[in-house]
Amino acid sequence: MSAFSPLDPLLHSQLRLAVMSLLIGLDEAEFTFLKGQTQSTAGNLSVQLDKLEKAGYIEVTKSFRGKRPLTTCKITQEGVSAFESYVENLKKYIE
Amino acid sequence: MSAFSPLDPLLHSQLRLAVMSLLIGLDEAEFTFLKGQTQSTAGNLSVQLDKLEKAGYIEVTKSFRGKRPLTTCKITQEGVSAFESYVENLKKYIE
DNA sequence: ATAAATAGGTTTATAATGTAAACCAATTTA
DNA sequence: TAAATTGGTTTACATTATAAACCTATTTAT
Repeated sequence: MSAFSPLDPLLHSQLRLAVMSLLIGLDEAEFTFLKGQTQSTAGNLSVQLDKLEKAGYIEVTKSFRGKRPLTTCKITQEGVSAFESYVENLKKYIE
Repeated sequence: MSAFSPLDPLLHSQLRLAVMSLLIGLDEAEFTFLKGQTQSTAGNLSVQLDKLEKAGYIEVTKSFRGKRPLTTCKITQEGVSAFESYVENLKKYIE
């Protein structure tokens, strides 16, 4: 009954989990905002966003604001589901 | 307020977390029991128990039952505290 | 006009981690 | 006495996380 379900390795990562946690509340967020909130380096964030995008958990849109590059992230429905499952599974470990 | 506190990397690992989760309820458990409950391989479990022991989160006692080796694990007070902090921190990510 | 600093990232190199496979010593069973 | 099982440990490998280095363009200072 209280077996330990496997934890999605893509979400069981501090930075990726923090990003997903933010996105699930905000729906959309900019790279620099995520960087600030998670206290991560740009390099690390860039890598982890790539992984989330390749997994289909987020969509990353590149555009410009004025003349500056602007990277915007949005969680997908698949991402929402994955996050919810992860949280459900995780609870068995910490209750 | 809802900043993301760092997650103790020793606990933010599926297998080690499962082990700690079991030990916090059971107080003491045998290697083979942990192996069965966590569905892990003996090699992986052995390595992860070492890490928890070196961190001071568990105590590992080696003895014999009859003629067979018997490895028993017990959570330490430090381990209990670490687990509780981890859970508190983690909640900020998943609420 | 040009140099230096800043913004907004990406790429790459390295270290740490997780895991399975191989191994070992002893015991039990065929 | 050979084969299988128990109860693990060690080692090798692949994956991951992270920081450092880098890149392109813009803005600011000289």
